[in-house]
Amino acid sequence: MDPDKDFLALDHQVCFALYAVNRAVTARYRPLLAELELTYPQYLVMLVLWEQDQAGQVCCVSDLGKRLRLDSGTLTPLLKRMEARGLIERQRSLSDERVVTLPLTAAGRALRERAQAIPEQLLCGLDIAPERLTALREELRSLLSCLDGPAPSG
Amino acid sequence: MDPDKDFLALDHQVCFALYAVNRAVTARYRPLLAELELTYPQYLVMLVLWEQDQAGQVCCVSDLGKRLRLDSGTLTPLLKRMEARGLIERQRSLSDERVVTLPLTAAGRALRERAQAIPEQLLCGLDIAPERLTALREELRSLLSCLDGPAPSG
DNA sequence: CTGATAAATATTGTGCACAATCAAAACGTG
DNA sequence: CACGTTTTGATTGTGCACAATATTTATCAG
Repeated sequence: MDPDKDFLALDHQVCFALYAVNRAVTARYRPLLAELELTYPQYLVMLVLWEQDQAGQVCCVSDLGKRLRLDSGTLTPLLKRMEARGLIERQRSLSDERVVTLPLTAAGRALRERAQAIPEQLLCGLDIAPERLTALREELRSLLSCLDGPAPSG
Repeated sequence: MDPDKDFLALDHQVCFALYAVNRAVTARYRPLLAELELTYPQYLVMLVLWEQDQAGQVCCVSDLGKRLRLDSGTLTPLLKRMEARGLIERQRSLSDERVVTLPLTAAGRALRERAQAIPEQLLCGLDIAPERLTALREELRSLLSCLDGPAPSG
């Protein structure tokens, strides 16, 4: 078979490229985040909570889940670990006791200062034009909206 | 602060777009692969083994690890599950007893037929021009080679 | 007010990822 | 040959992801 037409060839799979790059990027983050004692998913959670905090808002678990596209099975234990480290609290809402709000502690808010340097630290080791990354990001966001569409029925 | 310059904003992070798209893509694969009783990483392993098999070669664990960029801590239990399902065997090499070779069983080889349809099934639900995916794949591959470079020393 | 339904989170179980460590086998050098 | 190093894979432990299910609370129809 013409190898250029072998749709099962690993090197022809966008999905594998995505999978490999995703892991390579998080591997780049890992040592930087280790200094903050954060894992990569925990860092993403902090990004959301910092954003909401600066807007004067408090996030709850379902807000976080929608934003990061993660469910409670992933978030509940992750948030408990972050609570144990003193970065956040987990408080049942008084107005709706189903809801768990996630206010930042002082330590959690303070950690943002130390995180400020991370995006630049990550980039400066890479020798990639920032415009390429912006273009990639927009392409990925566009793709994500396609992927959100309905799955094929069959 | 100008929100366009907030480097900690989640929506400005390429890494999050990558993370979200990667999970969305594997979620699209999941129901298709479920029919073959494969997980997504197991499917990637089969892609490599099918390729090698068609080239008349037998893969070992370290070959697989280099190709997929996964270590034995990930591969060993995954391969044991695939062996238990009768898709592959795990045989100590006679010439070098450190090496575990991974020949396909007849069932493993036969599964390729049923997998042939998967790439097309995935695409046909998506309404994305194939050229965009090719371009994205090449951009990701280029990025991967940058990421393989040396990490910043500090 | 009551029963049905929906929403928000928690729990359990499986399967990756990856760091760290280990053990066995092979290899290289003196 | 002996000793130190490298290669290969297995093991252990932690932390995501996600399916399936359960639990609690809220909401809504009648």
